[in-house]
Amino acid sequence: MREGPDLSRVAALVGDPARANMLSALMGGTALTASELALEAGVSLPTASSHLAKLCDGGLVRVAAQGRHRYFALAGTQVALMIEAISGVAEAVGPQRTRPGPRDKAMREARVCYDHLAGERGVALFDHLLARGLLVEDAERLAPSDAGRHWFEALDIDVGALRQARRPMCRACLDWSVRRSHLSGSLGAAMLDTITTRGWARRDKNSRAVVFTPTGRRAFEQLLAD
Amino acid sequence: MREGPDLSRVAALVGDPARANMLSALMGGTALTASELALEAGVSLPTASSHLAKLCDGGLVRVAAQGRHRYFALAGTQVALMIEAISGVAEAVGPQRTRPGPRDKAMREARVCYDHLAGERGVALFDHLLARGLLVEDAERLAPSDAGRHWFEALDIDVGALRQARRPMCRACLDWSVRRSHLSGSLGAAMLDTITTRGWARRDKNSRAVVFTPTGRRAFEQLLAD
DNA sequence: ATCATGGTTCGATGGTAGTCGAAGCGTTGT
DNA sequence: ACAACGCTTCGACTACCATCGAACCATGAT
Repeated sequence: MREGPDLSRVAALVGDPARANMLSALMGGTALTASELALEAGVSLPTASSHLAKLCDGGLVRVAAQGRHRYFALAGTQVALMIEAISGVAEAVGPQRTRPGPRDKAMREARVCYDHLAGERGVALFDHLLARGLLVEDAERLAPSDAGRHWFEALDIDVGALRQARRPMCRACLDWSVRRSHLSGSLGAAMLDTITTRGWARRDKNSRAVVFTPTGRRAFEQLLAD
Repeated sequence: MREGPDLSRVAALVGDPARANMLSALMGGTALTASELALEAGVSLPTASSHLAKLCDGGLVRVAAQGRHRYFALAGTQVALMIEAISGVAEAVGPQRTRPGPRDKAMREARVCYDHLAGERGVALFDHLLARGLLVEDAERLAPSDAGRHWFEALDIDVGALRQARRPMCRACLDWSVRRSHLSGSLGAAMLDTITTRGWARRDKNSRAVVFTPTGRRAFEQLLAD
């Protein structure tokens, strides 16, 4: 009989297969409509609607009405972080997971985590930033150093502008496949944006995987090489 | 219809109030018997037994038989990390949480997270270690520097011995109350051990709270002051 | 041997939540 | 205005699962 935040209430929301599938789909970062999510979860539209209402009510998902469409998205990075953490144990204890299919391999290599890059490449990036002192943890929080600011600006990422936003700029997000941290926050989002707009990689249509082009891969490795 | 680890299966395990209470109790780090957990969860013994069987089966909890007792404990730090992450969103979205009672305040200040120190003090410790360069993140992982090794050894913590163990020594664990990282892993466990055996603080009987004695508090702050 | 204690299994019960078809409601386009 | 579309609400059905009392199994003590 202990108090503290009500774990079971939010865990139960994730505990239904249909809802879990929806949340997984939303981990892609793009907002989706109810019909898309129904398809993704493999349930009928009414069922999906009911689930989405619960997710909204529970605070895990936010909705934005646009015309006759309603776009659903994760409520925030903290929710994404929780999903990753749950994925971590699911991965660890999963008795199944027999053959790690090809798409699974791609997911391990690079994937979208809500709005930033995760997987081996995401971790490699984060490691590099820390190792080179481009990102430093001062007493208060993780932030780019002066050198880091230049590094990002060389990629056309305006650190100053990001700093203004109320959204946290840097955050460490634990990776379920590699079990190490990668860069989250608005800076992480900007990095992913850079990677895709420069054509270094493209999003897989049917999964969270991020597949690098050969040249994009080289460019990215070059970035971490010096 | 996406694959990936089966979120809902493990989330559903946490999604039942009785099981969630048990897991919360086990976050204290000490192994508990089935009867104790039944009491903690507010259910009858048969019910608790059934739940525990499911938790074991699901890989969230491990059991050790000792005579006619059976001691249950969390399966590992990764599970603890997940519980903290879920607590985080529960805390954030929780519409209730009206008055943060006195015990709640103590929990925010310092508490046990599985086997190490969490809460404001845990975060303060972690910040200090990073800020002073006692803990550094090299390319591979977080580890104490030479200076850090001396710092720990001054507290009678044998870093070398911990390094031998197969259990990861350093790990950053996200704090649900402060939303920043604190020290986990065997080194974190050793720190908590030091704090309690030196009489700086004692465990609250009925919660995860860690209450510092006046002198212990001073000693701890001294440790982070230089 | 006999009894007490800690724990699991069984069976029956009840509640709750997921599911879908059909109908209802806005919004958009023609 | 009317039709098409996206989505929600309603109602009914079903299935699962948490719950507990009672019986059952161990282990340890007398």
